[in-house]
Amino acid sequence: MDGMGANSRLTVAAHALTWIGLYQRRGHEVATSEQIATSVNTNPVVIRRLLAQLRKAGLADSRRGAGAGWTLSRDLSAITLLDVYEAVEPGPVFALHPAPPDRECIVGRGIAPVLGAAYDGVETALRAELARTTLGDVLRDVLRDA
Amino acid sequence: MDGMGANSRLTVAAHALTWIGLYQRRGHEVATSEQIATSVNTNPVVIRRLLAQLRKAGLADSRRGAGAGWTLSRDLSAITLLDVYEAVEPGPVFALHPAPPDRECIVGRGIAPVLGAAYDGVETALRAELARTTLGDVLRDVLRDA
DNA sequence: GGTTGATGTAACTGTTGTTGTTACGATTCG
DNA sequence: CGAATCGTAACAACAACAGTTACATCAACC
Repeated sequence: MDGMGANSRLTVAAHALTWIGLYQRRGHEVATSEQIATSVNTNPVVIRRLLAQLRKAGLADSRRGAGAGWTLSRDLSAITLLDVYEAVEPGPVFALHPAPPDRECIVGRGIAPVLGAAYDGVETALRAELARTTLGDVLRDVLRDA
Repeated sequence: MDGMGANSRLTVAAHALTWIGLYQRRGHEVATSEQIATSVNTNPVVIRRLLAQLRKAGLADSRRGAGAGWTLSRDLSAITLLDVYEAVEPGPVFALHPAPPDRECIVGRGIAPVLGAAYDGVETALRAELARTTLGDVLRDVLRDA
């Protein structure tokens, strides 16, 4: 299994959408969670859980019943890594104090808003960088380096 | 007694160093982990563990024995949030696949380096943003808003 | 040289998040 | 109706984190 500390949900979600995009480009109607799971090397339920979040964000759609599966809601070139990040990541990168600091102390009283402002700037920069890459770019680079 | 997903280690470490800086500016020699823990509202061992990492990074020093405690290795204005981040955060923000993807598949074979390059750009942007704020800035803003 | 007060660190607990897995109901095409 | 797939709950295994207790170690000071 695993053992790292960072989140791989953005990676798996981007991989799944990119796979669907290539599959559709090759003329197929829908992609199943099992096909995607084979490419990602994980369990189909993991894929379905992630794609459910992406559907909620308006990036993917699903059909049920026989001949069911997943489709993209938009072209790969209209989906940025920021879109995927926002759909899939629960919270901000940095958190403030686990327990409220001492309000009798100047630092304890005042540092949370100051650090929070700095963290806001970091999140803004991170989002701007993620917005620079579309899944169309990702697929193009994958095919170029193949 | 918590409940969030993100890391608060950067917050606690920055708080501790800022507290030491103000305490020294007021004429005291050393700060104890118990004093700092009171301001942060946590256990002294948590502070000692974090300060040990900061000492390893050359940001703080400690004395043992009677009259022991912690001092800054540099002025607050010479310590950026990036310095603290690097001292205290273990890994990158985003991880690649938990298990190696399918090498029979074009996407599975090629997407990891492409996403990795995008993640490198994100880390670079994140670091640049953290480097823009020093703990001197933090203390100045805390005192200004007091 | 012993007392004292703080660091250094190991060990353990409770909680949370993540990934993977099984199971099964719901849905829809043919 | 039957088959295939989604939708989702439930659970296990694992790691990370915060907090806590405990105790050895060290150095200043009387």
